[in-house]
Amino acid sequence: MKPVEEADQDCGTGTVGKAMLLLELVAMADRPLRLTEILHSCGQPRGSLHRQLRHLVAEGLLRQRPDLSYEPGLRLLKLAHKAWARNDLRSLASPYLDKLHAATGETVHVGMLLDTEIVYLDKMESRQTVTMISRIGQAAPAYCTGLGKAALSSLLPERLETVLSRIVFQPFTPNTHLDRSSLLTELETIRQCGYAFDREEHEKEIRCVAAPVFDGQRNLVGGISVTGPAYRVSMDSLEAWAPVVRAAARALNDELFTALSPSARRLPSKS
Amino acid sequence: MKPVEEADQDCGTGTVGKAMLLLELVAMADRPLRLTEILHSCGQPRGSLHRQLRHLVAEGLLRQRPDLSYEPGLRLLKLAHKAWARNDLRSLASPYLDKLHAATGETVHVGMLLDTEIVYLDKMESRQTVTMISRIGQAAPAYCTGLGKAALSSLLPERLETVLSRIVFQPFTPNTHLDRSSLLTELETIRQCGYAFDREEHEKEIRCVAAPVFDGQRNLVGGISVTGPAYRVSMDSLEAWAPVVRAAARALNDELFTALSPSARRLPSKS
DNA sequence: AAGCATGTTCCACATAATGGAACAGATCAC
DNA sequence: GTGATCTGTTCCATTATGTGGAACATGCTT
Repeated sequence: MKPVEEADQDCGTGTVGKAMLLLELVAMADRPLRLTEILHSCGQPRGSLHRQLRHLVAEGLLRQRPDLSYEPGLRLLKLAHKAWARNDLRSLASPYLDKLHAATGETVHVGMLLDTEIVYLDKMESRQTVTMISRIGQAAPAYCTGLGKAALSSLLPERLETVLSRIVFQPFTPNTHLDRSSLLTELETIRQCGYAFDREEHEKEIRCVAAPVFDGQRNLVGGISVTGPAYRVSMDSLEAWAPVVRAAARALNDELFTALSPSARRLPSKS
Repeated sequence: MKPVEEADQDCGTGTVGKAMLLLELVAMADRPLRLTEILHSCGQPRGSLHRQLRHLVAEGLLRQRPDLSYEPGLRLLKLAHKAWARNDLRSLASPYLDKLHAATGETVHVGMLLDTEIVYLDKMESRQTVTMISRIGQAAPAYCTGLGKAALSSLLPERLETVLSRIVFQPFTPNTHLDRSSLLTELETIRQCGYAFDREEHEKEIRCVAAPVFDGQRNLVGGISVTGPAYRVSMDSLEAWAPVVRAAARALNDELFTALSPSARRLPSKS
């Protein structure tokens, strides 16, 4: 038996692949889209597109507004609730987030790698900000966030390669990595010290220190992080917190490992 | 090791319909499922089922654990975040939830009807309970919850009929409606007074008063509610709050109506 | 009224899903 | 060890499903 092989990246796995491509296109827009707008964005024939949209609406994955425009549907929320509630990393990370939050007073996150992005699973606000749940489920590029780089640093070479090949580098700030080699160099550093910084690489005035939670041979890759505004959090503070974050991540890692192992079969050497 | 629950063979809209049926089966279980378990629950041939699961995993809708069992995937969270963040009812309801919460001191919800269920969009806890976001995205049967009955009461006859035909009545508590006529009678009452009670019909010791937010000819149907434990919230309290909840729902309703009405507004298509 | 842009329906055709059977790996009984 | 059995995986001829161009319908603009 082969170990659970990572999904190959060919977008459009048959019919559901095409449907998901379309769903993502509509959901990730920042406003409802009309059929014709989508038409221009995906270059499909009108007839096909129309039918696909109808299917997605019928399934509750999209909602069609009275003006015929499309937006993401409620069924996603229902399903995601379970994905969230049942997530092992999230539930086991909770007490560690508490500790980190108590120790630093800043916002703490736990997230997981999805393709080339980091998806936030949970957070604890520095103060009780209004934003509440706002960040849960939010996705950010992995190559320019603390959590993302921490996660990337712990990927096995083969999988890292496929992820790297799909990254499109964009200059979010002056500090953003803009090419593969620059990123790889930092990943090596992160691998050695066990934590990653975000030096205002994704958003100006936002800094972060993160540590990976990984699983050796297993595929689960994510991390926990402490984030704060630059005016309040110096790089020195981050460096001071780094060992704490790393220790928390390692403890969480061990816990996850044992939590997963009873149900898991022995992992034989790769056949 | 059998009871994973049988998926009813609703209208599976082509290939994506079948895929969603399967996704729902796996996601709504309370634990990761192995291929063979799913096999018993959906009665498909092994080959077909295996391929479908592979597709869902490849798309990130399911995740396969090291022990080969399946659980809901991260991509659902990413997509649902947008469904949540962009939801009009939720964002417009927020200030009304504040008011209701201030006025009653109890937990307040806003939710929308999805098929025969109510999906919770947002909540404000009575006190700062640990549960945080726990209820967002959660689905509960419409026929035995305050929000659900309020929403049902405002459905147009035709749509109500199709929803009613799909309800399967279950005795969650001694007070749960157990047949269609009993439910219809109450819906008529709700329609007349403009608010709905949940008299411990879904969970023992939990009471609720809710009012519908609907849109006349539009399809959006949901509501807002105040919920509390029976030991603290008497039916008299609920009756006292009912007009307040109804007033808030109506104000919200008007706001939504005007927010959606510039439906004639033309979205400039990029040439 | 004519022109144009949009959404919808239709149907011969191409593609993707189907499902039975064979294969493979692991576990268990003996 | 050997065989029985349970699980997950792969294969391929058959069939169901999706495809996409074109025609149709509708509403707004000129």
